[in-house]
Amino acid sequence: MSANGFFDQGELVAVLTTQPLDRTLDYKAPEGGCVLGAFVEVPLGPRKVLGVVWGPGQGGFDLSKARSVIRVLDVAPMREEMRVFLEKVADYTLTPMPAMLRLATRAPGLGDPPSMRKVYRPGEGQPDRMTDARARVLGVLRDYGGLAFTLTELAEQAGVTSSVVKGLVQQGAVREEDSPRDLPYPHLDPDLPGKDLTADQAAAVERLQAGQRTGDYGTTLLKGVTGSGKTEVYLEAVAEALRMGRQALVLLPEIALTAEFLTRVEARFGARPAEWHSGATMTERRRVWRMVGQGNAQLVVGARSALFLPFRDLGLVVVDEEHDTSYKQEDGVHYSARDMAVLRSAICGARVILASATPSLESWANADAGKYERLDLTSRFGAAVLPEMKPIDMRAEQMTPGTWVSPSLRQAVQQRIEKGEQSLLFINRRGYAPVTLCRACGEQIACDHCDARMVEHRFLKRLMCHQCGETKPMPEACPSCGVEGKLAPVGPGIERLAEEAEATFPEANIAMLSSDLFGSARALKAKIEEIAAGDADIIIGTQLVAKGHNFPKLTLVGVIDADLSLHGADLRAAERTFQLMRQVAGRAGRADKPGQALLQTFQPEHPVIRAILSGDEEGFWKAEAAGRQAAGVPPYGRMAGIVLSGPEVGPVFDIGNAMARNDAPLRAIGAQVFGPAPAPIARIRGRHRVRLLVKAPKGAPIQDAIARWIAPLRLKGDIRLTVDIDPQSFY
DNA sequence: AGCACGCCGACT
DNA sequence: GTCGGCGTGCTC
Repeated sequence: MSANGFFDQGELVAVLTTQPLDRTLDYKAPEGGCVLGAFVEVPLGPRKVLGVVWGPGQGGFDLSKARSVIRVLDVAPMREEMRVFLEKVADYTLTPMPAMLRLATRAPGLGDPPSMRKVYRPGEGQPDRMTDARARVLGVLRDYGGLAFTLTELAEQAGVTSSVVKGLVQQGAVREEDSPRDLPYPHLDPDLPGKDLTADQAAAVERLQAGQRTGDYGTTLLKGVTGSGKTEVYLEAVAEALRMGRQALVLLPEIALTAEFLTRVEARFGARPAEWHSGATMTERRRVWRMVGQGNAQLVVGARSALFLPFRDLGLVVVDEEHDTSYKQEDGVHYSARDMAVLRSAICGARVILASATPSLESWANADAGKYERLDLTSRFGAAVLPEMKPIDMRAEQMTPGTWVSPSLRQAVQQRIEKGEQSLLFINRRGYAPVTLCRACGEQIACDHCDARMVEHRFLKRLMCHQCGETKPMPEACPSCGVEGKLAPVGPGIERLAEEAEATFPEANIAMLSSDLFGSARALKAKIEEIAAGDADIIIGTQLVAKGHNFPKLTLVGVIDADLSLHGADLRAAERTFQLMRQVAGRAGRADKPGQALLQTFQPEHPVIRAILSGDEEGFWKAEAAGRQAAGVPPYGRMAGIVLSGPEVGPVFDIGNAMARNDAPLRAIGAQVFGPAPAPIARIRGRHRVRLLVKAPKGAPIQDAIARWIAPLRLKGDIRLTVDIDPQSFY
């Protein structure tokens, strides 16, 4: 390899492929040579596979077996910082490198030549005969000053059929050209006027922009109550990154959020940014991937996997709603997008902004320890203030069996209806009823493939397993004892709450918002906009409504069961309840009317409920932090989950037990192993799951120890093992 | 991941 | 004898 990373033809290069091999393979550089990081196609056995030139050949094998790289692909080579990033993520998450490469090449048609399409511009010639239709086509081309149109666009604009355009092409009056299909994204202008900022916001913007101008890595926790204008603030940091000619990435937790968000970006920068999420079309994914690599996409708005796009010069990563649990990938490669955003930025000298109204304890602790800068936005826009929060002590309420709205809450909703204001009833459970019980034999209908109860969805007229998504029709008779007409719904879901609200407030207009009721993000967005316009008196919503949608007429939030997530031994239960309740309550009173949040609870004296009600966030965090420090759990200790799964319970448990006995590599670093125990979901899609938990002191090399621990294992049959470093849920 | 090789039981 | 089950090992 020469000093600038070039390999001459025939020189041996180490190639990392997307095939699950535990090492690179050596190939001869192709005709014309190749550079370090080049995307290549190589022969592997009888197949051709995608790979990246990872370094000089390793040698140490029969050189006569070395084959040649087939060709170098026509995409920007992988940059050094990206190779380092992938290797570090692999080390951190104990993921094999080929899986990392697959994450980084999740775009179709990487090997294809840049695809072309026909576009049409004004030509030199004159048509033999001018007709009305022909004049309209030429008029459109003239009006847009030589801009290229596709055939359908041009015909539609001119109100003619495509044959008119074709006729003009024949005569040379319109020119037909080939143009690359993957076009650069429209230029974003950071110098368009932004919104007016409050003093609070302006100060935060100044800090963030100053950080941006250093050109070095740094992480800022941007904490702002709902409605404090976090988005406006970090968009100004994006503007500064763009001014410096660097790229920016904004990570969002929910697809549903992007539509609203893109509109705000367009308003600020004059054009829409590149979008990256699972719902994007193949064409769009390829365009984003290629343009990001060429530097022809200045800003990407996307889901967590956008972190693995091949940015040419990434200068800023914003992780919005950084506490959101969906940033932790729990299948495939187990990584936390929030933590990996910090890692990637440290490698490439970018800034990170972690934005949230209710930061995670991890980020709070990092700020507290001085690793992150912290900026607080305290004031809300206009006259709006945080809602008044009050508990409804359910022990003192006269409840009718089978209903969930207490008399106190009912009265508060009634008052809002009379004033023409909106109320939100929040329940964090989808479907009609979480449990279907047989009153004859006591059987609870469970999923055939998972260790989970089936949830009745009356809207779909079916029972659904929220674990695997399997549905079956609602049976007439109990599947266990065969008695008919004794199956009864137990407990509330959003559909049942809506039913109760319709009966209680017959004159009210009621809207239901639940992720499973809408086929597409677009339908959901339309519904949200309709509601925000004030079309509903009562909104019944799940988790979905907690995530940043604006409802200006909303003045009351009623939380049906504030205790729901306090139960269980989950380490983060308190933190989640605290965040969720504060987020939901923040929906009320955003406009000029003060809001109120009422929390139905059976334990108003519980420390978490008290902290929510008092609004003493710092107090809550300090208490949580002290508790976790004492227990030696994250972020003051390290944890990892190992899940073994297989078709039979016995053999899976046997391996788990053997692992627990042979724990020398773990003991060597002062780590303990707990289990094996049935995993939180003990059976998914017919596979039995067993989990071991590893707990290590902060700073211990837990990945290394686990790697040595599992290395000697030989898994037989259909048994699989997955490692999850820093698991999100472990009870 | 694929694919070949090879070592056992069940059949023509 | 030979067909095919899938456990094991290899791919530069």
